[in-house]
Order: sequence, then C-alpha cells, then structure tokens
Amino acid sequence: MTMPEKGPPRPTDSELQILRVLWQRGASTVREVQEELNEIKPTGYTTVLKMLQIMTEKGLVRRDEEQRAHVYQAHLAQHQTQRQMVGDLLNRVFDGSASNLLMHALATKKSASREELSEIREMLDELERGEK
Amino acid sequence: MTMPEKGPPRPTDSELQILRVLWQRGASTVREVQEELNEIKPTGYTTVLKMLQIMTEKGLVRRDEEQRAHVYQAHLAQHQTQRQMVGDLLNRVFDGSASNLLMHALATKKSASREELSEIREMLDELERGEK
DNA sequence: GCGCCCCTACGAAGATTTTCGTTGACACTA
DNA sequence: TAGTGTCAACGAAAATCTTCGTAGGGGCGC
Repeated sequence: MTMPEKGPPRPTDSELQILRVLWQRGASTVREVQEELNEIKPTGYTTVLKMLQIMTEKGLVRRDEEQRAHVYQAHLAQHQTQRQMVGDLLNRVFDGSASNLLMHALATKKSASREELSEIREMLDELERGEK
Repeated sequence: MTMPEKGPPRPTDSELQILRVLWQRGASTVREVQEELNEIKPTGYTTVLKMLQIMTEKGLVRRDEEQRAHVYQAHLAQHQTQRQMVGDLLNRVFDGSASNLLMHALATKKSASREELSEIREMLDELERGEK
C-alpha cells in the first residue's frame, strides 16, 4: 500500500505573494515575477529566483525548463489554494463552524455591500436546492 | 504624535494551540496548560513555559505574577482573534471578497448542516436590518 | 538544616523562512 | 574573439520559530 499522496504544503506569506503574481499573470519567468512583485514590495531578483526554486521543491509551482529562462506556473489553481487555506483556518481557528467564520468575515467589513449580501443569499439557495 | 498602537501579531500555529487551551480553560498556570496541551500533542514543560514567555513579550497573553506559579490568560478574547485572523485571510487570499470566502468555506464542508445554513441566513437578515 | 519537588529564567540547538552576493554558463554583438 | 548582459545554481547570513537542557531559587517534610 502506498500512502495517500500529500498535496503541497500551506504556502507562507511570501510564497503567497508570489503565487498571486503567477495567478494573475499566468506562466512567467523569474524576471517577470520579480518586476511585478517589486511594485508591491521591493524584492531583488535572486530573492525571487530562490523563492521559486524552493517553491518548486515544495510542489507549490511547476517549472518548465525548455527555454533558457525557465517558466514557472502555480501548481494549484487559485481557487484550490483558497479552499485549502480556508479549510485550514476553519479547523485551526473555528472548530469547523462555517457560520461562525462567516459571521466574523462579515463583521470585518464594516459594510458588506448589498451586492455581496445577495450574492451570498444566492449561494445559500443553490446549496439548499442541490442538497434537497 | 504617537504612532497608532499596534495590536498583538498574528499568532503562529503553535501559539494558537496554546491560546485555544487558554480560551477553553481560562486563566491557567504553565503546568495546567502543559498537561492539557500534552494530550493533544506531546510537549515538554519547559517548551510550554518558553512559549508563554515569548507570547507575553508579543502581547498575546497576559501574566499575573502574584503567585509563585504565574497565571497566564489570553490577551484577546477568542472571537477577537478569530476576527483578526479571518480579516487577515480575507485580505491576503481573497482580495477582501467575503462571498468568495464563504463559498469556499461551505464547499470545504461536504454538507453544511441545515442548522448552519439557517443560522447564516439569520445573520444576513440582521445585517441588512441593521444597515437600513 | 537537608533533600526533594516545583517553579522561573536563560541559553542554545535545530528547523524554517527570507534575503542576497557570488559564480559560472550561455548568448549576442562590436 | 573579447566584452557585455542575462540567467540558474549555490551557499550563506539574518530573522524567526520550536524545542528542550540546565541552573538557581523557594517551599515543605523530616
């Protein structure tokens, strides 16, 4: 029996910043990521390179070495990582109570927009319908 | 001018485990925390002591030194930390979209219970009412 | 008083994260 | 072909996190 394959670990804060660039830009070279990231937070080229090398080892990104300038892309889609991280928070901080989590999420935003509220209602409707 | 006072930093995973014990038990000595924590995850006494000392420096817990065995308590209530952490996740991972976050939170739980769903609906109702 | 237990404090080792300097390879060009 | 610029790889420093060994003090029973 083989052990169930473990997915990539939860990204650190810095790794997440890089992933956000990759999600936004799609597959990119180190140079491209660095230029983008540098706007948000001053970061040297070799720093980004090293991060991406480590993230490759961790399985957070995939590397295409065809070209001289390697091309990186996020291994998981943004929504997959989002699910992973929210599930993680749910377990570590909210004892699995999604309603509790939502309450705090909404409280954080002084005024959730009307639109957002009805969006959420629709989501609930769909959930109940699908569950019936 | 004084700078706006910063609250305690986001707790690490290990620190969060200790906070959970303190929230559950209320003010506790190192020994009490250690015995509780040890059930969940084998941890030596001095390890817990050191963690609590560092957490005191960070402002995550408060220490009462009246008794020989110091008594620690969480500085922030559980719900305050929950809000902090969900707000943090909202910004770092969801670009501030609470509905997006909720969607993933619900998707994580195979079947959100009926109860939980209606709890969420009530919460939305209250929000809209209060906002009118 | 002496030994034993429990407590805090200190320091340090090991692991992980974040940052970057240096090196050597490759390619273009004058 | 010698010079210039871009690239990956490597190593290492600095910061943070996690764990624990050891030392020293206080309280208590005998």
